[in-house]
Amino acid sequence: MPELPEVETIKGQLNKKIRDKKIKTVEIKLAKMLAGVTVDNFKKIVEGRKIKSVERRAKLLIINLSNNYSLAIHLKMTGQLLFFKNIQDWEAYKNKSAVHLIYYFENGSLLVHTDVRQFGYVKLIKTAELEALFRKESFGPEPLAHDFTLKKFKNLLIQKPRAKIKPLLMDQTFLAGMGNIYSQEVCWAAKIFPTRSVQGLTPQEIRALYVNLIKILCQAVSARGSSVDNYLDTEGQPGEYVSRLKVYGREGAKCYRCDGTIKKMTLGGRGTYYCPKCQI
DNA sequence: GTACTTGTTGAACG
DNA sequence: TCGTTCAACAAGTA
Repeated sequence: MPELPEVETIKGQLNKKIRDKKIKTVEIKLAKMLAGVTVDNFKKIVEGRKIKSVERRAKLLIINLSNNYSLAIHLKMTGQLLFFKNIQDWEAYKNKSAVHLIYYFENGSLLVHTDVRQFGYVKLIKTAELEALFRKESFGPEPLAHDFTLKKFKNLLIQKPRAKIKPLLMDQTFLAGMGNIYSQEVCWAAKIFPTRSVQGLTPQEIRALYVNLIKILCQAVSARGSSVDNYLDTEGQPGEYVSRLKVYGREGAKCYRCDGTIKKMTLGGRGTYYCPKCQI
């Protein structure tokens, strides 16, 4: 499930693979993937344009085109963007299910957008309107931005004294990009029980949350994300961080840190794993 | 057939 | 009006 590290991985790979490439044609197999634009208009605006750059905001992948339009792509749970350097490689690819969009580049390479559950979307908007879109979503700060300091994190927390820490970490208006998996990994690493309220946290615990938040996200980015469910990077490779997850999906298994047994609860409607012994 | 998965949205609440 | 919480929804898998 693409959260910040997965989208960041795709962003980095696409900047290497498709920047400055010219889109010759787009094949649209499932029109409902396009948000707020008709198939004809989408083709008219996108075809013949060059890729200027690829960015990320929260879990949105932003592809900037040469004509001052941008694609804002959300992969939701099961979206994939797969790059192939030529049509033969694509023909040889084993899993061709759930293919909804194909971007063909002038040099023969292609980018394939798949999504088994069809939850994701591609929004076509003017580049100048991106900021307005982000404001409308009221995204919180980017945790990996250089100016995201401990002090800034503390100031954010003070605003939400009664919130439970784990659901708060995955609230996109509080902090952008964290999802269900990494938010519980952060709580485990900081030895904090997921239902703890912000006002009860000690300064040391807040520091532990901050340090582990940054650490886990950075490590997950370098491991090209976690492949829970069906996430793949643009080369069709699974993310390696999945083997380093400490609590997610480990119900009934032994805690890696103490002799406790990992338990699961529902918190804010989401499955949440924790160690009842060392997370306090 | 049923339960379960997550990110987002909109309704309902106080 | 606002902040917060919760159910619903998307579509498929076990």
